Amino acid sequence: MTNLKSEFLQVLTERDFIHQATDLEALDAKMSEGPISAYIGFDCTAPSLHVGSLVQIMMLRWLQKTGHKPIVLMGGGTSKIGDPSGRDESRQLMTNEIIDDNMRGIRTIFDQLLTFGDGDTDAIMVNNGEWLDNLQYIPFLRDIGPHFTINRMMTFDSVKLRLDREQPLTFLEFNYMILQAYDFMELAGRHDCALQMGGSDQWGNIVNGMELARRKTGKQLFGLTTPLITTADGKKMGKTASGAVWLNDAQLPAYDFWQFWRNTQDADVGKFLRLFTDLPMDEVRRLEALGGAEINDAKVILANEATKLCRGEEAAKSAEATARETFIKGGAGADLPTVEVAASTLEAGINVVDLFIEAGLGSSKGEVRRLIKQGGAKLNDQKVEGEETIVTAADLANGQVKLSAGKKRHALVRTN
RNA sequence: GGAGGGGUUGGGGAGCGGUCAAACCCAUCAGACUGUAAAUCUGACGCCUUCGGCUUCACAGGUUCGAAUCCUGUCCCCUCCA
Repeated sequence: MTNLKSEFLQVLTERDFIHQATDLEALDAKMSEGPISAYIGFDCTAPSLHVGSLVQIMMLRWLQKTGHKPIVLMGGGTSKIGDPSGRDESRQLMTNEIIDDNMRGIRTIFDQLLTFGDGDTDAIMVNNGEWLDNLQYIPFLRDIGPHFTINRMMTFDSVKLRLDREQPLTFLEFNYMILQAYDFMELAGRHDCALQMGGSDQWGNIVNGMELARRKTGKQLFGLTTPLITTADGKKMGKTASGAVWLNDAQLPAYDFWQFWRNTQDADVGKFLRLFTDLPMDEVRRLEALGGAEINDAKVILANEATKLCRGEEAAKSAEATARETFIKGGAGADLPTVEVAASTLEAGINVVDLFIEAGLGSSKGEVRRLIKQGGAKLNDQKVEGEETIVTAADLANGQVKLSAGKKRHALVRTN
């Protein structure tokens, strides 16, 4: 366990990616002999993945960087079933169109982080709909069914938890793990895939796939899972005020994505640098050792690196510039959320409360009034003194009005 | 099928005829302190222009001057018995 030979496993260990693994020594031996293929499956339940999945994506990235072949498995087929893991209720069934759209959206992030192609270590993307959509029921049952006992399936967490809580588990969902197991075997056959990775909640599914393949084909396959990433105060990582932290720009602007990382708690900086950046470990150790206000430098680097990986160099620079302009200089950076208002509206004058709502800095007038009352509302960095304040064209500075709700939420208003 | 218990504002959970827009906790938001951190402290937290109004306590009716609180029906949930 301590003397790993393969670079990939060394990196993963050093960066705390590994939660559980099957027969690590054998896997290490295999991976140090030559390139292998490994896969991670992603369900197409939303048009973008979020930071929770970034851990897995980073593993594929390291896999590629250390000379192996990543397989991205899109769950075009399994998304039609719905993974029951970790939920009390069935997922809403999605239409094929939505699944296809989601798949297109999710692809973009992989293009950003992996290199696809035909070479030995080029990543490939596969859709399990290819083999699942046209399965014949009876042949499938006869072929695969005998290798699963209900007794054993009932012992898996995804099933057990649901039953223990006396929540319904449909036969449809019950089949999910079988299909995922089948996926692993298929990938082993089609692409000589030897390893499946995933989140810790996937352990049972992964093991099932290994066993199925071993019984059907005699092949030894491997599994490896990542820990559930939590923040230092014990919460699941990846939640912000506005919701999930999406990896795609369409779901979350780069500036907000950058801010998410910039606002990391001190105690999480090291962990996040390890998991979500490519920075060498020496650098990571140096940065996480920074104390006091200096750790802010590490957070900026974290934000830059993570944003660069997921959104590109330009987006990262631009987001940093906006943050610098806004927080250090107290100005208004270009990437701040911007709303356009008719010039005539400003000519006539508009109530601050209404303007804040227009700018998305409040969802009701009462909320904005409260904000003003508590001294959290600012207009061009001046505290808004009363809710009767009228904003007019005279408030335009450089053609825009800057609104702030608290210290971190800012928006620009421009005329058109 | 029979007997009980329950559905309350984002979550948990009080309230059981007026003083209830509804205790309390959590989450959230703002202010203070800091470092765009954590912890802590303070305040806010249905909607609306008001010490005023409006809409809420599963749904639909009803009794009352007045109901989240009582009655009737409907839907859903839980526990026990068969």
